[in-house]
Amino acid sequence: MTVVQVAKSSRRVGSAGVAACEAEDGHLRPDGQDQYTISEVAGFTGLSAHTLRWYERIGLMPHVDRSHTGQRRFSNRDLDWLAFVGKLRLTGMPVADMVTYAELVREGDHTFAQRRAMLESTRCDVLQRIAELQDTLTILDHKISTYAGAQCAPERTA
Amino acid sequence: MTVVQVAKSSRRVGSAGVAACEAEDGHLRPDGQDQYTISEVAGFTGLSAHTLRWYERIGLMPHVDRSHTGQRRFSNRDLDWLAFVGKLRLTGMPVADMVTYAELVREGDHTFAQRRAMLESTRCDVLQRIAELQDTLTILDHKISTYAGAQCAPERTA
DNA sequence: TGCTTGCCTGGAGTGCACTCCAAGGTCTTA
DNA sequence: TAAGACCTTGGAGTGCACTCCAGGCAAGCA
Repeated sequence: MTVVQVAKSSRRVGSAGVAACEAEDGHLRPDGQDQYTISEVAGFTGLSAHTLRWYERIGLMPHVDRSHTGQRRFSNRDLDWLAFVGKLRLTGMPVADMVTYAELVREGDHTFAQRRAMLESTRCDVLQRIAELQDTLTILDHKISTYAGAQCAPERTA
Repeated sequence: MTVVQVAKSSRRVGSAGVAACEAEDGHLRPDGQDQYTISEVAGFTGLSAHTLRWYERIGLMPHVDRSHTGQRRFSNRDLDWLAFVGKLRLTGMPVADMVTYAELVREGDHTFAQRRAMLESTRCDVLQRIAELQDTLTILDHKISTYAGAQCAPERTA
């Protein structure tokens, strides 16, 4: 069932906005900058620098430019991609599947159908997950109200 | 590589119904039976027998009766508890926290306030998670419609 | 020139939640 | 009575997603 468990660590993956379309052009940020160090990107995304390097190593980051000294220089497009990956991560999709998706993106436009199928399958998972969580919420509410009723001190009459 | 491994094992944790209240009495199943072997419970819950033993070992199963030969005999109350644990698991709550909750239950009624606080915190997590997933859904839908538009063959005009 | 800070790499380590194993005891059916 | 399915235990192993480490390079500043 793939119980997710994202949680912890101030995640700000979504900060790069809703765009996150690997086929779109890298639109510049307000300050016009389009070069970010790994620690800047770590700050933007909430991912650690380690994790960003690891993402690149396993093929989840398509390709990151380098400075003349070999240091990574992330672009706005990279940030958009990371934001999208963050969303996929929230769905509970395994990293291996995200890598598969990234490979399809790299292969070009003829993989549109496959990509779409993956996303539609993910969409179903998300819908199911939301339903599960809402069901769980009902049970939690029931239990919480039981506890609330059982506590003699009505410090908060719900 | 690419180990696609989504959603295995038919989970039927919720089969015990919405009850799942550790303070309630063990209401009998329609067949009047109240003794289940570990493999039966594994079948009911979708958890493996290994996992059920492990749950007991770490203190997540309060106490399971034994037959005269030492084999586990799960009761309806155990099933209810497992159903509730399954719900907590769906929320992404770590097993360690669930063990803490189980310990509070074992300690008796004077831990009601703490238990309630835990559940309320979990409730908040669930609400946040649902919001995240709904946000993700929006993005998935946007992307899927992009792909749908890009595919020349309109075999399914959405 | 030396110090600090930030970055690089491959590989090893971590934490979680199981999952399996070996070796043996028990139950059920023929 | 015997075969085979099912159960027991503690401890080791697995897979995932990071997370850290050692050793080293490069830039900026006093």
